[in-house]
Amino acid sequence: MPDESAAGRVTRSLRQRLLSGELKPGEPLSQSRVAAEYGVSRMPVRDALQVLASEGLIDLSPTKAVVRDLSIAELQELYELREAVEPVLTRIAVPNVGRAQVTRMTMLVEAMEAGQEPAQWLESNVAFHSLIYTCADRPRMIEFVEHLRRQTDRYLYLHVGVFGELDHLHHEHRQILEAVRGGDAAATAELTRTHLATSHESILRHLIDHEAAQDQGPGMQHTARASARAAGETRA
Amino acid sequence: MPDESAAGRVTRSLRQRLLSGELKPGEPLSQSRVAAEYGVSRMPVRDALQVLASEGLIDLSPTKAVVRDLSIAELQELYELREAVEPVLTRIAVPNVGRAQVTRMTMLVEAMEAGQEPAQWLESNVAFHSLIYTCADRPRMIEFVEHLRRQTDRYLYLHVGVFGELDHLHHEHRQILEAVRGGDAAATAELTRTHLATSHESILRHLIDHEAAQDQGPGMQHTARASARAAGETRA
DNA sequence: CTCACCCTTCCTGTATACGGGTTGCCGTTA
DNA sequence: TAACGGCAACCCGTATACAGGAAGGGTGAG
Repeated sequence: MPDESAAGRVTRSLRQRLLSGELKPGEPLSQSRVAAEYGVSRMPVRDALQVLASEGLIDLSPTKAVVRDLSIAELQELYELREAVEPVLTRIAVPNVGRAQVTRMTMLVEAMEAGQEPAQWLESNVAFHSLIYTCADRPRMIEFVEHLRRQTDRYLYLHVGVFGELDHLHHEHRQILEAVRGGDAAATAELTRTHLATSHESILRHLIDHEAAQDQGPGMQHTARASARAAGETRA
Repeated sequence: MPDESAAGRVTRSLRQRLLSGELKPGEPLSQSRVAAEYGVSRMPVRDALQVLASEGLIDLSPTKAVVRDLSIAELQELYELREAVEPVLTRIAVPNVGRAQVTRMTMLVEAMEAGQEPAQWLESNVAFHSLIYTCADRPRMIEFVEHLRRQTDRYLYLHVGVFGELDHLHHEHRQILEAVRGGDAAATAELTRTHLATSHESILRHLIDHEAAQDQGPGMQHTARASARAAGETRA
């Protein structure tokens, strides 16, 4: 086997391009075109597209694949889901958090406060929260939460490095850290919920601003555009 | 295009066989074998396997595909998730439920109470709850909820038609129906949560009984077996 | 000038073919 | 007899090939 499968390479690369916004909502993703672009056959591309569809980054209609829309309504849904699930997971996890995790979390908070580059900041942020979650013996819930986070990441990337309200988030991280250190599961759960609400608000502010500025912007829809494939096969 | 794509046919058939337990946990699913069995090439089978993996029915390790384990721990997780999400969705949906939905729900409740066949009973049950959910303008949340339900269905099928505690469920359906009719979103949400807890309990009772009877049973694991592919690519 | 129809082109789904890797069995040998 | 090495079968990822359907543009007719 090569160092990594072609499908894996294409998947990762496409995912990055989708998250970064290089591939804009509504843009069609033809198997042949992508295959040619990466110098591979259509087979690994098919695999990649199906994975990305299961991650909610693209829509796989029976006839073609298109980059999924971004919408304020969808963002709302994603955060409603995160606010429902992550506090539960947090409450379960906190009693199992050990000193090793707390130490690492402290270091991550310090790194973030020290003014990391956006990409690294995001990475630290993910690591910070994941450290708590992985202490819960809940692989499926973690899988779900990461699934959701990956989708909201798409919106985050839209304005990463722009929004300057990091102080707020840093303060909340400190609060969460203290609650975890004290072993207060309920408090940590509630703080997590608030933290998510703050992030949502922060993204919304930026989105609404930028959208007002550049009108319809790069593919942001206002309508709650029902995702068409409400029920039925993912593919056919 | 034929009436339906081969991939779709294989997906649906395999899904049914997985849900019904004909394909047992741990059993390997070789692309070639499945392809031969259905008289198609390996390509549609690959698609089907990826879809089923994204539905959580099989595990797609980089080397082979195997039927995913069933475990009491995983069932717990699935119900924890459902209890976190479905009440939220319910609360959002109830204000939008109209008389048409209430009427249909009433008919479904009556049909279930009249003693439908197991398969039809399950179908009515799904329809009953879906009628509420579809009134919320939340396509993504609905997608998630259905995703979760499909996975718990796998456990339900293990003992469908056996457990006789339907009266309890029927009573809860009546309660939910009344709350919906009265437009009480909070009450409906709480009843939904309780309803899920009851179902979980009911399945657990049956599982634990049967497992004690036939020892390790058909592939039921006690351990919380971490799902191996915690992080990283779904495929490679 | 507009509308309709046909043809070209692209794209997808599926089948088949090829190369590499892994597993497990069997024969051989110490 | 037991252990080791090699061979064969299986299986997967990927490439290429083929057929059918959808879309768009251009042309001809009204």
